[in-house]
Amino acid sequence: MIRIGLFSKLSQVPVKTLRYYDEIGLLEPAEIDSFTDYRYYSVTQLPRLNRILALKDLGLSLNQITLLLEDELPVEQLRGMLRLKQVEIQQRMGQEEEKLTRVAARLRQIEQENKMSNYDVVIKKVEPQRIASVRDVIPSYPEQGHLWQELETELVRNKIKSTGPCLTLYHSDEPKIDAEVCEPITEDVSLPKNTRVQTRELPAAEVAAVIHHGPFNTLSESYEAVLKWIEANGYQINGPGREIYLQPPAEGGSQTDPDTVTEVQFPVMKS
Amino acid sequence: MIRIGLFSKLSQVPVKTLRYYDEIGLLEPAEIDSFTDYRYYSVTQLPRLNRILALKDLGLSLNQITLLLEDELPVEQLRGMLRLKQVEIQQRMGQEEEKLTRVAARLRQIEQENKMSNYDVVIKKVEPQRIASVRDVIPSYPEQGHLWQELETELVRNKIKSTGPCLTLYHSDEPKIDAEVCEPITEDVSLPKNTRVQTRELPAAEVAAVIHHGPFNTLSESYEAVLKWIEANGYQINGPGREIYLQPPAEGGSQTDPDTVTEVQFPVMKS
DNA sequence: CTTGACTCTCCACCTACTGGAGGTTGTATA
DNA sequence: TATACAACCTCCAGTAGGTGGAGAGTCAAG
Repeated sequence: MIRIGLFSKLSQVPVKTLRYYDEIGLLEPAEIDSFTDYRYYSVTQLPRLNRILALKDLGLSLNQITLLLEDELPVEQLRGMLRLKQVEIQQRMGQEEEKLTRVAARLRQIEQENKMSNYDVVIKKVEPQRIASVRDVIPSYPEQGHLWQELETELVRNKIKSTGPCLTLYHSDEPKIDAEVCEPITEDVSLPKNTRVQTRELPAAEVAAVIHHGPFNTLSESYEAVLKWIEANGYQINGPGREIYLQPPAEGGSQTDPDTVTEVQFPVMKS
Repeated sequence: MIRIGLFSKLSQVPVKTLRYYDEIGLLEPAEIDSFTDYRYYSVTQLPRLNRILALKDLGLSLNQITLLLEDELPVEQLRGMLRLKQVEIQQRMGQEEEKLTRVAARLRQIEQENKMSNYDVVIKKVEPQRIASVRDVIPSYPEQGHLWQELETELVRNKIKSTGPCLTLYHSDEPKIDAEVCEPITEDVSLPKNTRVQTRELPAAEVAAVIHHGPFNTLSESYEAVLKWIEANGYQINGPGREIYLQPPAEGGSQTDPDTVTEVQFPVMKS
């Protein structure tokens, strides 16, 4: 019977940790003096402690280890756990690699411009959304006013309210700009078929997004930033870009109102 | 001004998290109603939130981000941080890779023997240790009794006490077994030079270790386990193996006492 | 006016420990 | 045998980045 300090020295596990393992019932001392509360261990407990360390090292939680050691090794289950761990570790390695790419991209960006970019691209998942929309080819980006009017008119006529910020999808820009202006609506509304306004489901997507705070006529900066980012981080565009009008410009100065807030999103996938 | 739920939906950050960010001063709402305590955000706060998410994604802690955003971007410092992060991520990837190797090795071992091994190998660092020792070539492993006697005699004569469990170093076993029996001692003792007993420093080392609980005549199982492990996990032996006699056998049944506890260590390095 | 969706604060919990305060116990030396 | 001093004890708090729930107040629609 040896005291906790020596047991700690032999096993190279801190005293505090041994006490903690006692507390959670993972490794209880062979004996506890009921007068002094001193913990007394036996060297024959070292194999168990080593097993604990080995399993911990494989990435198992102390809870899992406790169960494994209690239930007297159901080999099948252990095998399953390890397989899971394998997958988990591989995933984490993939994530670390992506993170490394992003850090490197950021560093390059800083080296080049010698300041932190004003645009921070984030990846997020957007949920599927029911929308009412009008789609048409337009001569230039700012000229979508009539599409918006067409959409609004139809919605007002059918007393439909929008359920969130409106947005535009750009299906292509070469040779002509193919735009679809959208207004999110609830699931259950339906529209007459005799207009160009249709309702459909905007699919869920993983998007690279950037927030543009400033007038529309500087939107290209945001586009540049997000497109650069997508390239630098090894993604590929996977659907029509979206512009979400979080804070539309005041009437009149639509191109230059500096208090406009717009989110630019591109659906992406890992390439 | 929008409420927290909508801000959460726009940013895809959970409400709870936004409240937490408020609490730690990372992102405070543009306004708080002093009667109802409702938080009101502005969409113009989305860029800041996106910056937070982007930096978090690079692996910075919320604390670091708070500082960065407060101190108005000292570019140099950010660059330094990112370089550090790069190194850190690379290290973590290395560790994950090793972990993967270990999990795979375990799995193979389980597949082969269809049970969990009785021997759990762990890597640990052992500290440097002052020892008194006698070294000689012996005909077989069990025949080290006379070396131990020689060592004990000298220690008793000089009234030196051992400061821990004794051990044997095996410098080679081919063609002959070259063994050094050792007794740990305090820093400051010295011995006369006219005997074969010498004192020296056992260097610190990273070792692969396994605990053998059972009679000496089954020690080979532990050796097999640790040597297999070293190979399977891509390590190389880097010094003489050590046997540490944590619980020496009772007098008499030295080869067969089942309550013997011995630690087998091999200094290793990554190959 | 009621219902139901939002929001608030406060508390506890998660992992695997670590650090410290304040109080015993064991051991070595004078 | 007295006294240091190391080793040990328990209990409490804190770490990072949140998540979950209780209980109470607020807002908008019908």
